[in-house]
This record gives sequence, structure tokens and C-alpha cells, in this order.
Amino acid sequence: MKVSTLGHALLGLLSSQPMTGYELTSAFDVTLANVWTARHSQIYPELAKLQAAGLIEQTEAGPRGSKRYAATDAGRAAVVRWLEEHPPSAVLRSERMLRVFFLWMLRPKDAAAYLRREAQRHRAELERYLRTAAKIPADADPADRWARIALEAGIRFDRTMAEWADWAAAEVEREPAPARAGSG
Amino acid sequence: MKVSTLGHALLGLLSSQPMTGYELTSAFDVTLANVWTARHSQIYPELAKLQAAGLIEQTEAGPRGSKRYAATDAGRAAVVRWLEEHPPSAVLRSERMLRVFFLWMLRPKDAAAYLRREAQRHRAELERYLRTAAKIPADADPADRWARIALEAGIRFDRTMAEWADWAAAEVEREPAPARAGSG
DNA sequence: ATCTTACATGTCGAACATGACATGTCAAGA
DNA sequence: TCTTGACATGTCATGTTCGACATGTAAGAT
Repeated sequence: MKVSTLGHALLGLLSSQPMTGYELTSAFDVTLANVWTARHSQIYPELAKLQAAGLIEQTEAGPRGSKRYAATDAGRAAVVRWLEEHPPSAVLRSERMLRVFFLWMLRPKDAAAYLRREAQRHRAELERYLRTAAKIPADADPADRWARIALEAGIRFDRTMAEWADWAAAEVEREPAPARAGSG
Repeated sequence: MKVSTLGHALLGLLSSQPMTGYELTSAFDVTLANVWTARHSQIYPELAKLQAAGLIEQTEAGPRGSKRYAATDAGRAAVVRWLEEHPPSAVLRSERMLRVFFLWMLRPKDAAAYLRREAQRHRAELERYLRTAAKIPADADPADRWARIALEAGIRFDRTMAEWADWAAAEVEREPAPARAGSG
């Protein structure tokens, strides 16, 4: 059976602890939101597929008809193979960064304002990360250490992008677009 | 008519200069590869849709049955509206970053090796960006300035991620996973 | 002349992803 | 008791994206 990226993500999550579809959905809304997204309408059918393939199993039936799943040995092995054998696809999809390529179409003033707002958004996200990081106990527990490592990527990313956006805004504002040849 | 992200990207590219489907395809393979991807099999049908909507028009019929398109006024206006009115979707999709969340499943030694390879990949990409940047003439021309701004985002991003990956590898290697409680 | 490679456009089925619709449970507070 | 909101699972139509298939041309090298 061929497992999609989403499938591997679910398998990975279910390798650390048994979870319900609902809990997996919120993991995508919170923890993984900045690297991958998935709605419950995609998650539930995928869980059914993984179960049929023997990669996960239901471990518990809870209150509101909830079903808790855990990765099987085969499921965990699939994640490890994915990490070790499947070359990481470099493909990155970011509407936010795509837009930057077309900001030249706005008046310099508007483009600069756009970039300042981008910087603010990145700083807001950075603050959020820093608050989360402050809550992680000084590591010893491997789980905390890994949480900290993933978080650090977010912290550095948003800090860098905020700085870049401010720099870019300044760059756009630097001169009101130099006059064409012959002005000097 | 509702225009997709891909549609806006094509409209943006065709706003700077008329291009053929083939040229647009290589723009996605080269320039935009790090923020958005699209295959020719998606691009050609999308061009047909944009033309039908009056957002682009064919300006030239070239050698091998090639067709060159340019954005119309309506097309350019659509891009500007997209940039100014449509709130940027924060959705970022990166298989590479997703994987990091599951590296705890590897032996520390293997996880560290993985992260070192990640660092190398980012450094290689960084080198590529720096070589490209060196070729951009010291700006004066707005087009060069904008090219430089987009490139700078890539440079800072890959430099940051390379540093992060090295730091993360060191963090993973720091101790061979502390023994469980009671080891003293 | 022939071959190879880059140029060039297109279709189609399958897979992936979203948003809307649909349904129901349980706990807490008014 | 009633109401609200979080919990919980599912389907379906539509839209987006990919990989494979299909076809042909022009330029440059041998």
C-alpha cells in the first residue's frame, strides 16, 4: 500500500500516543499548522485506509462515539522508512512568499505597507512561539527536547522573516523609484 | 469568475512580460520553485480559463505552435486586488519541516545525521542563491531591486535553516539520550 | 542526412484537499 | 430545564494537483 504524506503524518502522530480523529485534527490546527494542514474531512477517511492497511489499530472506544487509534509495529516501521529512505521533497508551498514576487505591481508606498504588515504578522507568530517555548521544561525528557527543537525552527524562521520583511520595506521606501536613464 | 492561487501567479508573471506556457512552466521550475509549484499539465488548462475570462490575451503565435500571452488590464487589476484585498493565507506546506516532528522516532545518531544532511541541503541552496544574487546588477532598475528583495528572502531563509539544522543536530547529539530516572 | 535535445502544447485518470452538509453526545452554566 | 459550546465522526460535491500518455517542431551536432 502506498501511503501519502498525510498518512505518514498521522502515523507519526499516532506513534507517540494513541489519539482520536478529533485530537489529530486539532494537532493539525495547532502544532503542525505551520508545516502541514489537513481538515477532519480528509483525516477520517485516511484513518480508515490506514486501519485497513494494518498500519494503525483502534485501541479504545470512548464517550461520544470516539475511537482512539495507535500505530502498529508496521505503522511505526513505515514512518521510519519514510524518514530514512524516501528523499525529502523540497517542495514548499507558501502563498505568502509567492505574493512577494508580485508586489512590484503595487505603488511603492503600498508595497512597503504590505511588507510592514507581513513583518508584524511574523513578529506576532514569533511571540506566540516564545510563549510556548517558555512553558517547555528545561529538557531532560527526550520528548521535551524534540518539542524544543521543532519550536526553535519556528522561532528562527519567524524572526528571520520579520527582519527580512522590515528590511524589504525599507528597501522599497529607500527612494521613490529612481527616475529613468538620463536623470543623473 | 473565481481565480485560484495558480491563476493569480500566472497573471502576475504575465503582467511583467508576455510569455508562452512553456516559459511559464520553467518560471515555476526555476524562480518560483521555492514558493509554489505547478506542472505544465496544470498550467495550459489554467491559461485557457484565464483567456476565456478575459484576464489574459494571446499576443503572438510563434514557431513550434507556441502561443504567447499577456495579462489584460482586467488581469492586472485582479492581481492587485488579490494582493490588497484577499488576506494572505498563512497556510504553509513543507514536507521537510513536517518530517522534523517525527525524527524522535530515529536513533539519536540517525536523527542527527538526518539533520546534518538537512543543513547541507540548505547550505547548497544558499550557495545557489548567493551566486544568483551576485549576478543582479547593483540596483537602480526597479525590476532588479524586486528580484533582489525576493532573493534576499531565500538567502536569509536557507541561511537560518542551515544554522538551525546544525544546532538541532548538536542538540540531539549532546547526550546519548539521558538514562531514565534513577541513573543518578 | 540523421540524430538528439530543447522547445512546445495538450489530455486524462487518479490522488489529494477543501468547504458544506449532516448528525449526534456530553458537560457546564444560566 | 434549557441552552450553548466543545467534543466527535462522517459523507459528498467540487476544486486542485500530479504523473503518465500523446504528439509534434526546430535547431544544432555528428
